[in-house]
Amino acid sequence: MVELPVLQDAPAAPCCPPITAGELSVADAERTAAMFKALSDPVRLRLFSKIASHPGGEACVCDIQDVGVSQPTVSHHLKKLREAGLLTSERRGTWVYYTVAPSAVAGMSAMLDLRS
Amino acid sequence: MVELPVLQDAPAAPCCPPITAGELSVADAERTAAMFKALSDPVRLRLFSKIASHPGGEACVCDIQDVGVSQPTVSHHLKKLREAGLLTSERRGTWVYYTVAPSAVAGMSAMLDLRS
DNA sequence: CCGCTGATTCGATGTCCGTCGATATATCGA
DNA sequence: TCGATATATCGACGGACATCGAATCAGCGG
Repeated sequence: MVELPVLQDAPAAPCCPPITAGELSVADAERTAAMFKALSDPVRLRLFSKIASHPGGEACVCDIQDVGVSQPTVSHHLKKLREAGLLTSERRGTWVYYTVAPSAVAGMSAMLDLRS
Repeated sequence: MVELPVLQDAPAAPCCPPITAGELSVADAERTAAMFKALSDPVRLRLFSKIASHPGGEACVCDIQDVGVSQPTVSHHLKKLREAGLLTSERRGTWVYYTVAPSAVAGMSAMLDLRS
């Protein structure tokens, strides 16, 4: 099986000025909405909070998969969070560790900052 | 037609400590996910940014309805944002004005603050 | 009272998405 | 090499949702 380097995960979007700074372009709205959508599911939010509240903002899947859904569903949600750029993942031996991507989260927080 | 005071819009949720502070409860995750979901649509995000970037964080529907979808769809999206507690609305004569709810937006921003 | 404009509600439709069980891949130890 | 454990992918199903046109409601001016 050959490795196809197509569609790598994080778009590393330069996201974004505060929402009060002006109207979002269609493209910016599209990219940003995708990040909010990643956090718009209760199960994903709980997974994300479990990881973010772990020391170092990092956790093994095995540490967080008790959220009331099946294991494939957990994997599916973690993939969504990773594709949105909010998490990164790394395999270490048998286990896969997911880590919060601070810049992406900070970008979302900054966008909702209402100070003018 | 009698006014039924059922299901008023903004739950005025005490939302929330930073995501790094600990795992979200199921109920908190539910409430918070609903707020993120409100911003997870490109059209809604553009409507929200148009209102937020208006002076006073307030705009008439007629000022912002040029987002490429039909007028009923605009109304539908504004209702979603209002139900999520992110906007409030007020009728002034012929027009309806939507205003950003600063506390709700600040709450979301604070939740994504990674400073420990 | 009537018509006009602004805005919401209604019903229908097509698509997206969360969920699952089954299966596949990866790593380790015996 | 084989089995066990950890994680990911696949395919299917059901419910949620964005969108529209049509109809309705709400003010305002004549």
